[in-house]
Amino acid sequence: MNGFNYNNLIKNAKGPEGELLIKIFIKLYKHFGPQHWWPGDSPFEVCVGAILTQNTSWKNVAKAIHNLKQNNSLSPETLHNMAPELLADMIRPAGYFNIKAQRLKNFISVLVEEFDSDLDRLFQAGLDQTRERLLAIKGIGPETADSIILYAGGLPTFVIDAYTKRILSRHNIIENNTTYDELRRLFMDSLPNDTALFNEYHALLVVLGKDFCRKTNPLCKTCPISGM
DNA sequence: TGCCAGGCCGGGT
DNA sequence: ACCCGGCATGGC
Repeated sequence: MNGFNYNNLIKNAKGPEGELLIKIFIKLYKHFGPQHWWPGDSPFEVCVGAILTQNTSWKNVAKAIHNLKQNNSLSPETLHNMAPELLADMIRPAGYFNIKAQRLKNFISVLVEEFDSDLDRLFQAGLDQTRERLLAIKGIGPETADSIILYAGGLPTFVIDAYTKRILSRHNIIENNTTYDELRRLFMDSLPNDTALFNEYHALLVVLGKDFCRKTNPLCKTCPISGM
């Protein structure tokens, strides 16, 4: 029972932008189907993946996570106590491995020392406070923070990524220079406040982007939402 | 082969 | 407040 009630979605959208964004969502959902995001077996794995996938294809991240699992290292305590050089070596396939090893350690230090290694305690403070805490960690920017909050914490924030901006900008729905926070507010202020919707919508935008809206990709005009 | 991938930081203007 | 170079592997 994880489908969406399209009529309710449209009814609860706010303003003409909300209606357009919902119509786009429905189109994408009908075209691509449910995406079952985030790929990952546990909330902690989602957090690790969110950091590793910064400017990096998921395929490379999957190799890195596979290495961590194979070495029985995918837990806060284990990674917290691991030498950074060893961690960097295990996540090598994900690229930027030195800086990402440090970023993982920055996040995990906060998790272990402030929240007793318990993600539930991190998310307990609610959306805004959790977001501020995550953004204060060096190496966690807005997209990574929102990914962690939405896909590991199940709290209703909207994730903006390069595909989201490129898709909406190429279809003349937003200006080219729209900022992360402006775009996030556009979605969150005009759509029903629904974790399942935000979860599926971002995943669908990424899938659409991969197929039709890469940096240099003329197929954009033939994508499922062209002409909306 | 070169360009790109589910960003972010730090220094310069 | 922007803008840019650096970070790095693997796929198409």
